Amino acid sequence: MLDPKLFRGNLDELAAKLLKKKYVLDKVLIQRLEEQRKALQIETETLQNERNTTSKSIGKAKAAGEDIEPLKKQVGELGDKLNASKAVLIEVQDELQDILYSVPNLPDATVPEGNDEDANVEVLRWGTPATFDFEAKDHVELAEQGNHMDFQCAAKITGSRFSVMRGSMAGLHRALTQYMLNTHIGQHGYQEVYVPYIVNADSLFGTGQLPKFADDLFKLEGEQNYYLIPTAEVPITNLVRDEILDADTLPLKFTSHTPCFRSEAGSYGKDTKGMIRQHQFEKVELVQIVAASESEETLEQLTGHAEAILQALELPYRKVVLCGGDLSFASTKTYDLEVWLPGQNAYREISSCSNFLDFQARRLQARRRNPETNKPELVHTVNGSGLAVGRTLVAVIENYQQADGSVKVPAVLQPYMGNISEINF
RNA sequence: GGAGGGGUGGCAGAGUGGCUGAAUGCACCGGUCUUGAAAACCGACGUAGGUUUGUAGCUUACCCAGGGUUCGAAUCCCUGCCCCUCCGCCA
Repeated sequence: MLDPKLFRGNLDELAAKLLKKKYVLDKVLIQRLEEQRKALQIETETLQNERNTTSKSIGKAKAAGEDIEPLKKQVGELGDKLNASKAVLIEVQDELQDILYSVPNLPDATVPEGNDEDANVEVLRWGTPATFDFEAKDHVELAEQGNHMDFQCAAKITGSRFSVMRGSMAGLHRALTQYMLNTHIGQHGYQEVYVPYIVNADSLFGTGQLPKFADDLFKLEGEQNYYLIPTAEVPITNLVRDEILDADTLPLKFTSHTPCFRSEAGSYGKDTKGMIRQHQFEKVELVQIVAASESEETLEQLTGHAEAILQALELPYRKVVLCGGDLSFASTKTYDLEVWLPGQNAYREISSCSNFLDFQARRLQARRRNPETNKPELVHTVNGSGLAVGRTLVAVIENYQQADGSVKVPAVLQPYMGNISEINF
């Protein structure tokens, strides 16, 4: 959430910034609610104060053996007025809070204008898409050889948008995961964490998935408000919820490999074939908790950590900066990494790296103690996929395919696969 | 699943329904002392919100969470969550 003080400042300026994100702020409503809130809050707190002091005087009067009945009557009347005032105040505050929770983060000044992904701006292209002297197959065609990917079976076991992988395909998938984790731990200085795959509503609120995006989540039946994680971002970032961190512990750099579960509501008909869009997929996530002054630089670094995986796998990719209209709710700036998929003859998203500034931290009450002022201040959170494993698998087999339908194993993965150099289906 | 015990400030740990936003100790911060450090001593020391030009002042809330009793709740009652101990079961 944004700093509530912004709602009391220059609303025109705020609305203009949000418009870049295609969010229309109801300035008139907010201004009216704010005026009411201010008046009601002052009234309520004044009454509260009177009641408290009068109540205390009852105690003293009683101790002095005086008649306390008149005082009790007076407090009773005060209480009635207080309750009435408080009830209206809570209504107004709730209304303001609903707005506050649903207003997206402000886009960074460097974010390009635009409505949708077509307006995203390419900032870098790495590698050259290979040209094949045969007709390139897509990953489904390749991996269904020998049933290495089996969507029929997955549909039987569960339903659509799930996959079964067998043999060397499952092995390649696991090798990718291990390689990514080891690289981030060993080369990039992240600490591996193992986290729950089921989280409560508070955690999802903290990172911004709730209350607005409940439809994208799998909710568990039962007494508790439990959900399957849509990304490791949720449990990892919530590690610091309600914490005041010592300044010298920052930056915190976490990586974790988890499954992710997404309902994909609203994506009917999109990527229905293959492993691109699944209800369940694996991801190696990168999360950094940093001081406010660091997050801009951290986003660049963290994106570089994700890029390093693509480069080591020698997969051609491009890096785009998302335009205002394509930027997610909580993000102030996002780089998408798009890998080249010969089977689709297109670049497809494989990683999304975002700076959230204090937007998540404020919801999480995640703070650090500023060593200069000795006061708590909100941290900044930055995260990204490093990378989405399923999609990386798709990219590897499509980019490393050979004329006979076999797939070469990227050099860096070979140690993780018993040093084989090729997968024959 | 059964039976008990408990959740108080960064930590430890007091707290008869009013004078307790909370004793005390430790840690942290500032200072005195010291060549420097330690020790000792002195002082400051929770978080969030409102008001205000204000890091000044005033003010509200918060002792796991949510309800309730009461003029008044950290303290009494109810519900939930979490933790601990013992028994049972179990990967």
